[in-house]
Amino acid sequence: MRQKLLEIFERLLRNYGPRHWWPAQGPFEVIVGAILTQNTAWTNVEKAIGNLQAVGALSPRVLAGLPAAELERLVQPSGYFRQKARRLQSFARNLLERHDGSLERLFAGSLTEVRGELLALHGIGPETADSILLYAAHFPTFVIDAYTMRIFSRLGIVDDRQKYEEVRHLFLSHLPPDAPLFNEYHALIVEHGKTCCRKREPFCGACILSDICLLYSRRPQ
DNA sequence: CTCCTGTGCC
DNA sequence: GGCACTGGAG
Repeated sequence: MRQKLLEIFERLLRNYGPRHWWPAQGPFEVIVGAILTQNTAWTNVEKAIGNLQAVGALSPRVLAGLPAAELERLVQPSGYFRQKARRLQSFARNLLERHDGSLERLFAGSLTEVRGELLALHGIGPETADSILLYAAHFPTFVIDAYTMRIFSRLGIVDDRQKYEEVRHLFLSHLPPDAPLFNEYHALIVEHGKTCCRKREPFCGACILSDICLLYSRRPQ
């Protein structure tokens, strides 16, 4: 399984090249983006982050102090704006109360400890937590998202009925705990899911993984 | 399972 | 007009 997962990674990397993730100025902006991009296209998130940037709200203290209605207006382009405004302030206020606003302090514990603390926060589920752990704190954790489930269930490597933690464990148990590897792997999965392994009408004919794909072998050509 | 919500592409 | 978008809570 290790060789298979590494082979897929190598093929994706050769085909798409390094993705240079996460597109952000710093760790706090990564976290804001991770919350805003929940079930939302990144192009919409960029607008919301631009709005926050423009009023200097990309810091825990400023974000926590904004009136709710003001923050809702700023993040509106990313959708679910009431939920997301609440989730952002919830995160910022927790960070201020428990770690004096310092991400370095939040990230000071072990992967397991910090992950547990993130998951306890309102609005941070396993995918958002792993995105923060990997792309803001550089912990070697694997992000499982809708693209990962789709691509690897089509490949026949995971079952789409499997739970998040189970699929995450598959990657973590078969790959070395290498944060740069996990960073690039997930970014490549997203690129492949967006451009080739689409939900409807995937481009199997042009796919670099079709020769090892269960979906392709079952498709009527 | 349903709700949450704006944006953009086929 | 329908659908997908780097999900999570109730």
